[in-house]
Amino acid sequence: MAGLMRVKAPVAWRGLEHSHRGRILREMGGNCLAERFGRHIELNEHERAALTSIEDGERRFRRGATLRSEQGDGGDIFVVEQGWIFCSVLCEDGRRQIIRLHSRGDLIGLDDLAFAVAPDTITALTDVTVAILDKARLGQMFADHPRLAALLFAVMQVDRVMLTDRLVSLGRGSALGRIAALLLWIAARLRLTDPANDGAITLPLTQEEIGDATGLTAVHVNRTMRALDEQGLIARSGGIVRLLDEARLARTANHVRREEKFDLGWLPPAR
Amino acid sequence: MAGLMRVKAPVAWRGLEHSHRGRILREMGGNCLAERFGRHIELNEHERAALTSIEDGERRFRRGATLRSEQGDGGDIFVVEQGWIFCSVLCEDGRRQIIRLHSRGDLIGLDDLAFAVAPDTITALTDVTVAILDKARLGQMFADHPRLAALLFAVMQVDRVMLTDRLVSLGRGSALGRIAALLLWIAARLRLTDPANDGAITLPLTQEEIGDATGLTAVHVNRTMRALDEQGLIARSGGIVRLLDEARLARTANHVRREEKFDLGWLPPAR
DNA sequence: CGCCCAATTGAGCTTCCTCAAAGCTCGTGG
DNA sequence: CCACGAGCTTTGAGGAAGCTCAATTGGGCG
Repeated sequence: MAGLMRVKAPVAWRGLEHSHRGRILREMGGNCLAERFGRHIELNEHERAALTSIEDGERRFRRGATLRSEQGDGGDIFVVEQGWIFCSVLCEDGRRQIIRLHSRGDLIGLDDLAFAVAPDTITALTDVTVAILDKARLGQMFADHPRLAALLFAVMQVDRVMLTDRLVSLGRGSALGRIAALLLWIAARLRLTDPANDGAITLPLTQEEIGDATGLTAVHVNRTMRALDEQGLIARSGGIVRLLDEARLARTANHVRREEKFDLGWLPPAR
Repeated sequence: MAGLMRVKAPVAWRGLEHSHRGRILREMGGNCLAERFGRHIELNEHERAALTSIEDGERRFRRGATLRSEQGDGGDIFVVEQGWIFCSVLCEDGRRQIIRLHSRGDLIGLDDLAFAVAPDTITALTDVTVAILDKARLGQMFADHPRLAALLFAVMQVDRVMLTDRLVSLGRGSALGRIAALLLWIAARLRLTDPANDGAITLPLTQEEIGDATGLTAVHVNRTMRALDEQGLIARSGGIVRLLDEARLARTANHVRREEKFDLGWLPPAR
């Protein structure tokens, strides 16, 4: 009993970095945006160059650092290169809602394109490295590379659909279901960069943070994870959660597997 | 006591159409997309023509009609011209979550650009008229009118931020807060087309539908609205809800007023 | 060694849900 | 013109899920 579910966050990310260090370092440095877009279409020389030119420097933040505040009047746009980031909103009563988690390849802060005041706070969940995007050059991309612009638009839909799924989870899911959904989502995310992952998650989240993400109390998160454990759906040990029965987890989470099968026939030709 | 909160839906939309008929008819027919985009920038001749050419016919649906099913393999993209539409997801246990409501000027079905299977069901909440968009021509717009494409991208952020707000409402809001948020949102929406609106809402939603939107039971929606009534926040009569104290409603809803103040300095020049 | 943060556990309570039964309003058919 | 049926709303009673408050444990770090 003792020793289970010791998910001390600093340990968690350090463990993450440790176990993945080799791969991550290998992946880094490359153009994140190009890597992301390249998942869907074959980029030509010009397009690749354009994507590189949009990135305007790199920055690192330590766990807990604020990349953008709800109060602030907007700011930069980022692409996550390494580590985890989350977007959250603070309520009057001090409670917090985590809107979404982001990892390598995700675009963050796009709401700055439309709103003067940022809708959410962006925080580093682990130590992170991000590339900073230049708004004007992003605009230029729309002019010079319509195909990339259209693809960016499509990629954004993925993010929107994720929000949709989370909305259903929070609106209609039980505590069990919400946490199962979160775990499945994180596992899917890890498999994007590590397809061989067998369901072992070095959880980058504190139980309190899991609660903030699922709309639950830290206390209830604890009890619920114990329930998942006792039901044989997951196993926990020293900050690692292992998904034992993903099919059953998916059922309790009302999970829909979203294949990112892009229908890109409508894209304009490359330039 | 009797007679309060008689929000029979068919009555509701008919009432809506009745009280607004003149204005809506005046607004209709014009190019919805151009109208929407024109809120933010001054369109030139070519751009206006391009937006018109994207619309490919008009269709009407009766209340309750399904415009797209979660099962279906994607389909059309719409712009709402008149009436209300909602997007929802059905859970295993038969419960439903309404993801969002849409009215005039909203773009619907864009997820078809990225996913082979539709993530949600699109249903007519009232009798509606929609314009159908042509995917290929939308793609063409990215090539021919980068400024419009970029603006479309920015407009999409508004939708994303709305989902964010709803997520917070469902995750951290009480029943009182969730319903207050919904009412405030609908009122804001009505004021987009009718700035003089004083807070009287001809509710297009059944209490059951309100429950589906807020993640509550129809029964609890009823009790909660009575509570809002008794606390003097709203008044109900014959299918009309009047917001009596929007400041206090906003506080209980943890509502953030989102000014759509676009920062459009990054847009590429018009063509 | 002592501190701090996070996980864990217990007890009591609130909020929201479920099940069930009326009551209203409107549209329909006789 | 009236009775009836359908669809929503309203209300009551009891139960379950999740919350709050409070205390304890464990582990890493200074």
